[in-house]
Amino acid sequence: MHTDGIKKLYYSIGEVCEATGLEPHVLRYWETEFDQLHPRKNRAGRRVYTDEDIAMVERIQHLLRVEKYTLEGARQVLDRAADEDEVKAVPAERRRELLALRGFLQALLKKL
Amino acid sequence: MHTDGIKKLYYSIGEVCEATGLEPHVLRYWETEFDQLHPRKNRAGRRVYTDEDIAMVERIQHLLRVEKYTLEGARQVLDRAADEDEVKAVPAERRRELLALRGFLQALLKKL
DNA sequence: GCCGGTTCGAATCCGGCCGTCCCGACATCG
DNA sequence: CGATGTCGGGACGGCCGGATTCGAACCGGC
Repeated sequence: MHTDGIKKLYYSIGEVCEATGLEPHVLRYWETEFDQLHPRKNRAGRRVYTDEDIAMVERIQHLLRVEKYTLEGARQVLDRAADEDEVKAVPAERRRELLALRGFLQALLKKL
Repeated sequence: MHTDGIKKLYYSIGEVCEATGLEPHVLRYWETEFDQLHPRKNRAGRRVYTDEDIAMVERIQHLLRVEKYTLEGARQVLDRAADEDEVKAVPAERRRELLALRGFLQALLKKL
């Protein structure tokens, strides 16, 4: 059952572009602008994107195209988000509770 | 006791600039970009800013210079904020409770 | 091993966002 | 009356955020 139809581990820049609707030069450009975006390269020097890399691309895309931050604004947001990842020090068990509670609170906040 | 040292009702563009550190031409420019910023004009056509107008200027200033949204991004945020002002339909009494609760929740959220 | 398609980095180009500058005119104050 | 502050409009400009172009290297399929 080692079929590779289950889930790919790595993606080429072309695949990421197809998935996100972005152009290769934009991905390369964003790499120069965001420390957070650092796909590995294979022996040939080609970018090799993990799912995590793609998530970051989409995150940046959202900040720039939907929220409409400037590049620097988006960087700021991502940096602050990185800080909050200190929360990762919290045990996974407790973590899930907190995430659920957080979702509830956010919904609640909107109503206030 | 009708001394006017208590609190001014209106401010000139120059005073607003002094208070905010912005230049007059920026304030005029922002007026063309934000529907939300509309100081009245006196008979002579001069802008006359209320405290509320100044608060809006500072709000915009914060979104652009600190949060670093694009003009369009800032507009978006302000528009969404306007929607939430429907909350004003809530009785003042209950309103204060909610604001207090909200402050608490926001602090709490940061910890999650 | 050759070919078409993909990717590479670097350099260059460019539209438009976000002001900035300049101007003559008018208001207000002392 | 001059000094100072403000007016709006139009021309100007820096630079942000890509877009284009380039020659070269690589890759899978045949």
